[in-house]
Amino acid sequence: MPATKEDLLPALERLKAAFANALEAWYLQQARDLPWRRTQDAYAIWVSEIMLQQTQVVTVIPYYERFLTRFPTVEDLAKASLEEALKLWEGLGYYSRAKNLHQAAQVVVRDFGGVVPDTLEDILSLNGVGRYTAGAILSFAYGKRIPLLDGNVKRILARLLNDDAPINQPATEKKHWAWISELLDTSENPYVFNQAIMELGATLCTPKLTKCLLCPVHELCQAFKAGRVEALPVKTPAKAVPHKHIGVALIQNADGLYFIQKRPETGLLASLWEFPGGKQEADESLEATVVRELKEELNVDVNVGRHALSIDHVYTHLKVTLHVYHTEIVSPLDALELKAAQAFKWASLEEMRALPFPKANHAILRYIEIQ
DNA sequence: AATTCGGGGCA
DNA sequence: TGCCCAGAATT
Repeated sequence: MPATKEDLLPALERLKAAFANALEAWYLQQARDLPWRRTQDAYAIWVSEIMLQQTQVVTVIPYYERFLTRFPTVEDLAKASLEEALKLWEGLGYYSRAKNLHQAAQVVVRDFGGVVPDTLEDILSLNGVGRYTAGAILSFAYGKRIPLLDGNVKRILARLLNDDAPINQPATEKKHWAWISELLDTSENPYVFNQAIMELGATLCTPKLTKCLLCPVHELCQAFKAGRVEALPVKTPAKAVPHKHIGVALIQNADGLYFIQKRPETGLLASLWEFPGGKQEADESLEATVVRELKEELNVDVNVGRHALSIDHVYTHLKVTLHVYHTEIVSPLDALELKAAQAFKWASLEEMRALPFPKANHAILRYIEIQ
């Protein structure tokens, strides 16, 4: 039987005396050696926490190392161009993180004397820093006793208390903040507690194939006792993801350079470079899509030639197939007008390699390379 | 409260 | 394939 609202908190009261000690003792023996656990530099920890948002540890590590090698201090990042920061972020996704981090670094240099702030109010004022990230920086860099709620902790709480409340709903999240705060209160070392509970979620209390028999707190776990570990946490079902087809123009000028444009500052893949094109409409051929989109977005007339390649790609809320066609501009170039981009450029393959492109575009660059 | 932001790891 | 990941910002 799932816990009801009435006996949930009493269960927490019974657990909490033993939870932190068992968890922390386990962590001190089992902790992974992660780069951001070797530093107390608040800037480095900040960078790591931004990169780790919705991104697994193994994915982040090489990006973290490269980023801090190029930008060892917040001043180095603040001085750099957004484009260079984006190039180092290329492939990591959620590019507004890089934009917010870059902008916030300039704020830290200008308004905070180059020191990452150590108060909740100041650090929450930085772009891209929400309640979790603010707490993580204050806890890991400054040793403050602040609870952390991330995907790992939500999953652990749902199981620990055998709670069926959907973890992806704000009301549940609010409840979880209260619970994790109570648990943290019993810890003698908040830094270790916060590292340990996320370590547990990442290594043992995983979404599938949980390793309960290795878990330091499985005897306290209400879902383990009830045999419901694999059934938790509950999430409300996601809606279906639409599949769009994109017509893309590969345009080469007389000098052999390719037409690329820089996407808008907001929205999907913000400020990354791409080849021009757009979404296919109902009852429209892909060739007609390319003609229409380039007229709408660039005010040019084109002839669409042979198909070059097609690329399938999956985003969180979108599946796309890029259909790339060799294309020729047949109207005067001085009439070209940017309506859906920040900038455009005629670029060689070498130049394009130095610019940040979305992952789905990498296959187009490889195609050009082997032509 | 719901949606929009990428891309990879892993079964 | 589908789910999840050291979430934040917008609507």
